[in-house]
Amino acid sequence: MSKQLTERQHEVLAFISTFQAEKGVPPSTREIQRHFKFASQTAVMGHLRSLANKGMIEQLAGRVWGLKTNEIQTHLFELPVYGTIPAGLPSMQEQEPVEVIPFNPGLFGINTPRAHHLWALRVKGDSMIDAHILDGDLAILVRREPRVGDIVAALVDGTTTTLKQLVQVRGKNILRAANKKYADIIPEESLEAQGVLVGLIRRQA
Amino acid sequence: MSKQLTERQHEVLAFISTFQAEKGVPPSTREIQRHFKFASQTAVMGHLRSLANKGMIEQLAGRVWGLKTNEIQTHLFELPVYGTIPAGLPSMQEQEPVEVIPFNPGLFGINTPRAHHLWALRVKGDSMIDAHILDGDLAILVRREPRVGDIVAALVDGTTTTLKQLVQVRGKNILRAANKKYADIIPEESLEAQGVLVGLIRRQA
DNA sequence: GTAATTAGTGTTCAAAAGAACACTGTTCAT
DNA sequence: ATGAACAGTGTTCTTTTGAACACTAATTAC
Repeated sequence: MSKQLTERQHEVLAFISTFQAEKGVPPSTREIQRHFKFASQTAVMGHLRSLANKGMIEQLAGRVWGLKTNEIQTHLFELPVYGTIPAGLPSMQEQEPVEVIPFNPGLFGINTPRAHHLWALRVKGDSMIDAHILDGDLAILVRREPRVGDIVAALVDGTTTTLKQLVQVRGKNILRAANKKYADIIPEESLEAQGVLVGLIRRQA
Repeated sequence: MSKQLTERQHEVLAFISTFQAEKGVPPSTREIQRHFKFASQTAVMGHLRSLANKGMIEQLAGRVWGLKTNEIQTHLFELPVYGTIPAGLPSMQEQEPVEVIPFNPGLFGINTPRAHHLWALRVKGDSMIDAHILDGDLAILVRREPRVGDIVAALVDGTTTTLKQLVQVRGKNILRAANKKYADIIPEESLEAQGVLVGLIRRQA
């Protein structure tokens, strides 16, 4: 859809983009004019019309012409981070995130983030160390049906949540740690997967 | 520094914030006036002054009053990602990043990102597997003087760069892999550290 | 050859926007 | 009781801003 821009149009767009990123507001036509040392403001109007036709800019709130902020922010997403997952909250609606961090879901191959779809868990303990997941790592999870072999955050028998690998033994779903020191967790009643691991963020000490 | 806001001021700020997030531009004083059904635009001016005094908003580009976009974006940063680091480029100025990803440096405790300060490296091979760094991981690096024990991306004798731990043996800096299969790398001539590992981003397959 | 696109100059206009001034009334701590 | 902060009304002013109109000129496609 976005047709080819001319050299001059690129320059104008770059100026608008930079200005907007720095100041938070798009430049006025006359500010663009001054920057390019145009003798006439109409020159700017022409470029704006071209850029708008090519879908690069649009008119914001019936005023200035600028890039839609979303384009600048490149799909930022508010990622809720939970400490330990509480028991008995299937929808997790009530639960307060420990922190909320802005991050780019595209990093983990997620392009259409929906609310309550993505969340994160601060890993505690060394039970997944053989899967190279360490204490303090931030596990990025997505709410979807887990497949066997996935690493999941799951609620077992209504108690607290753990991050383990979902494996199947004799047709029964169980949770297995990636550390020989820990025994398999065999749910007695229920096993509710709350998220499937899609990524990991570690801060090196 | 940010003093307490009154109920009314919260409402005004919330409107500005929402408007700005949606439209990409802060509302004009008269748009705020209309929303709150003020009979006078001056009422808005008063609130704007209070909010500005309390540091919640500021004047953008000498025009409208609004939240600084950075506050909304919470410090996004363009992180250059390199595939393999080339030889002989101390400043890396010439090198083209393989990709550039937007990300939040605060995640790794970096609050004042400077250009060419932060960069990333796509990890190849299993030489750091005992440090739980896997093939395909994105290593986040910062340009600073390394300390002994740091994991660094370093250029040895002008050849290609590797990610290894910097250790000292008999007063000499050498590079050690975190995998018994790999021998220590003892630089014959030069050892130039290009970055120190501060974080890691992994995409779970 | 002609029409469309690009890239401008020069001028004018009406609306929108920020800002200021004078003034009213309430609440609240000192 | 008094001043400070808060929350408004009503009016006016000047500048900024987007937009329009007429016109020039080069390039490119058909």
